[in-house]
Amino acid sequence: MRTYSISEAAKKLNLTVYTLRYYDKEGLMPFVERTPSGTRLFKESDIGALKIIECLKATGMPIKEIKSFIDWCSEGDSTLQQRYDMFMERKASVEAQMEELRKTMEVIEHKCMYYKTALDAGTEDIHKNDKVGSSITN
Amino acid sequence: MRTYSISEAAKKLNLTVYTLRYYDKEGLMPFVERTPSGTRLFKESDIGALKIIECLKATGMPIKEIKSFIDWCSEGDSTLQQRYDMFMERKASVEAQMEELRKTMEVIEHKCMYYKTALDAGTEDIHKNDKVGSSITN
DNA sequence: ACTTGACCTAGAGTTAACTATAGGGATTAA
DNA sequence: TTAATCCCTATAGTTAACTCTAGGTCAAGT
Repeated sequence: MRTYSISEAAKKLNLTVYTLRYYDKEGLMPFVERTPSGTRLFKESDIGALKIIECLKATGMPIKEIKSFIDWCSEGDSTLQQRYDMFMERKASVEAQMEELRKTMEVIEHKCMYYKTALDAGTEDIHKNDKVGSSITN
Repeated sequence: MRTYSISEAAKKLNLTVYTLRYYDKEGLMPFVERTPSGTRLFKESDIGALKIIECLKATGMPIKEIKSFIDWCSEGDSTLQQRYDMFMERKASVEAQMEELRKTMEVIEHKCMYYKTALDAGTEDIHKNDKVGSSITN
């Protein structure tokens, strides 16, 4: 069974070795084994687990909460409910973030059009008779 | 023309007065006027401008870059191209973020189903014969 | 045996974006 | 006129998530 050094793992995950060691220090990787002399050996499944950790980070979850999840995983079936609840919360959070991004996108697209028009006219004055009249708000 | 105190403006924007003063210090609000004794007076249009600033923040733009945009606004028509380019960049960035959130959501939803099944069965062992077999990666 | 390069830990430093405190001034109600 | 409640500045402190340095170990090649 192939293993990876910390720098190989970092490359596969698009992280730095500093970050991986930091995650380890924060208790996010209790499953990564070591050689007798202390060098970390990353298994394929460890890379997979780290991808899940990256996924949780992408939902905006702080590292301390991710650690709770890792701890629950080590505790076994008695924490299944917590883990399920956690993922349902993450799902709701991602849905909310998507909704906010959609609203943000509407404003940004409006601004793109505003500046396209102004650029074609050579001046922002083209928008002078809009309901509100500021280069920042329109 | 009605104006708002800093605490009223903060309430309208769901920010703290600390944050608003911080933004001012960072040069994000050169348009906000003051009373002779130095108290800030927020016009309706200032609130609007701050909403745009919050919108840019929501795209992940750092405050220093938002300041460039505010500076460009003060410089007039000669910066129209920069401002247009900036909003087009923001648009691309938001699109990329939405795509990443979509991918994240797929993984999270998979995990929700994984834990629903495990919870119904009372044990994670129900997933023992999946391709890869870890409580973290499945 | 010796050098090289990757690994290790402990701990210090960085950055962004707040958040809070201290000390003081102005406006309003009693 | 005095107390409360806002406002102000300057500056210090906080937090998260890295990022880096110093000093040392270890395995492989020459």
